[in-house]
Amino acid sequence: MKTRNMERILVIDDDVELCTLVSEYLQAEGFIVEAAHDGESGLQRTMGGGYLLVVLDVMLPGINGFEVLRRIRATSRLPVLLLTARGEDVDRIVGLEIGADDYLPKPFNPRELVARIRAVLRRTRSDKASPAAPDIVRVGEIELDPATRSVRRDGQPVDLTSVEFNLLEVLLREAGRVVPRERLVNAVLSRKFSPFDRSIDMHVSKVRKKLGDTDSDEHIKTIRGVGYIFARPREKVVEKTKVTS
Amino acid sequence: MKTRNMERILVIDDDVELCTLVSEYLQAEGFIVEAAHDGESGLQRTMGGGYLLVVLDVMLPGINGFEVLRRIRATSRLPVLLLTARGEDVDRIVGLEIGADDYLPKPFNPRELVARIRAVLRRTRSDKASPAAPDIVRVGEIELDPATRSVRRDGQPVDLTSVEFNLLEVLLREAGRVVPRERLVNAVLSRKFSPFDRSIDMHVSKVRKKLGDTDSDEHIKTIRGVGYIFARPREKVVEKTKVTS
DNA sequence: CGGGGGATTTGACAATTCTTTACCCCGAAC
DNA sequence: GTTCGGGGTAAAGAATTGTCAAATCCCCCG
Repeated sequence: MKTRNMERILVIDDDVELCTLVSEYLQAEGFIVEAAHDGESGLQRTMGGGYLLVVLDVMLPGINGFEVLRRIRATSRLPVLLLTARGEDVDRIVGLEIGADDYLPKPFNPRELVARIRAVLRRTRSDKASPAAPDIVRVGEIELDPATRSVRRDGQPVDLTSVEFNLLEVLLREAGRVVPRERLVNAVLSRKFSPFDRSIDMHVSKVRKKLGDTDSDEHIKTIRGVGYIFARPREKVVEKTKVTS
Repeated sequence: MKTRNMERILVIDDDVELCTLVSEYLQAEGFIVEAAHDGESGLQRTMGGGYLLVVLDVMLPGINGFEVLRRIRATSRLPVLLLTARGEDVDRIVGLEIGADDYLPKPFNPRELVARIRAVLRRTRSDKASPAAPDIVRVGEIELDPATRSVRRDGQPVDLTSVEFNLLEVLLREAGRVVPRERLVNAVLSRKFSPFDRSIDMHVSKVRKKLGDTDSDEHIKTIRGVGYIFARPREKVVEKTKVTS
């Protein structure tokens, strides 16, 4: 609704003192601050909507920060600033990869936090001003549009279910690279991977069928023991004789 | 007198003593304060106009605070500061989502109330300086005008009920992104989400029908296990091989 | 107050979509 | 060629959503 310029920020961190400290600082800067102390409730609040930005600690009881971020990203582009442990380069990289807008290593100077928040907001705001990024994904004759959640093949609409769409989206965005099953389960079904989980196979099977894949010419290839890959047109290798008797 | 002629503030709260207390404080700060003790009369006074800001308690006899807020927002952007019960996260979220400008949990320090009121006024004033946002939301052939609470499709008026309108407004403002059911229940029905609540589905169904959605071409798509999305059309989609020879 | 008419919620059941189970096949190692 | 483990998929089972219809709730009016 009319959530115009409410400067609401959600801080998700199990360190209550830190939350308080940060809150005071941010409030002094004119933001309205709320806090959650674990991933579960943080996520819930986020879904409640209305925030301008989320400050998210990586180390959290229950669901960790990455997982929270991933789930947020599953449905929104809400700006997220990660708080990582000092020197944890990996955290930083992973975080930005999953879609964080910035990160800040602990311990930090509250002033810097404010500065970074403003920077992120400036960035994302100007984003909105410009026409939405043309994030249609196109690989070969397949075209996927997240904004309408529609897929076309040679211009012809392909009817996919919700999970199938998510699956294809991930594969397309990583086209030409192998995507491990585990990652697919995480991203597509938002749950932990379990070795007996054949659900993904099932969905891959369906998508293949709907994309008109055949044994000799398939978009989605299986990498045994690892995962799946969406073949880029050029690299469509046709070795591997699947022919039998 | 340094102030203009109308620094009038309306306090809507059934607690008479609290009203008196607040009034004294605010008057000492140079505001003119009036009070209403139930939603009905508060709303009426608000509509009478002339106030700079409204301080609104969530728990009210008769119409509750949310509903009052919603009705105010149906026709104006008058700044509203909510008073919520302590620890009621949901209240805050719902309130801000419906369009409150700030909230303050009870019990509060009158000083803080004054500070927040000033902050809100500062914020909203600078707003007015900037060009008034053209409030009409337009996505594809659908056009929604919050000011008149009317919707048109290809210029033809579409008759929606109040809830249907709210629902469509939220979806349109987030067009192209998935809106979780939870958030819809919060924003549209102003209540907590319960997993058995099928009401939203019902309303979505109605809106779809009224927008003329069909199975093959629907504005509102379902994202199973998550929520709904209003498909944002992409005009720049390439039209290859559309011609049938 | 009591009734009327529309709006919203709830119950019930159908339709869809997702998960799990089961069985078959294939590829790699023996 | 045989065995073993992973993958393909049909089909059954579980969960979620669509929607009609009946029950409630609201609001306005006499």
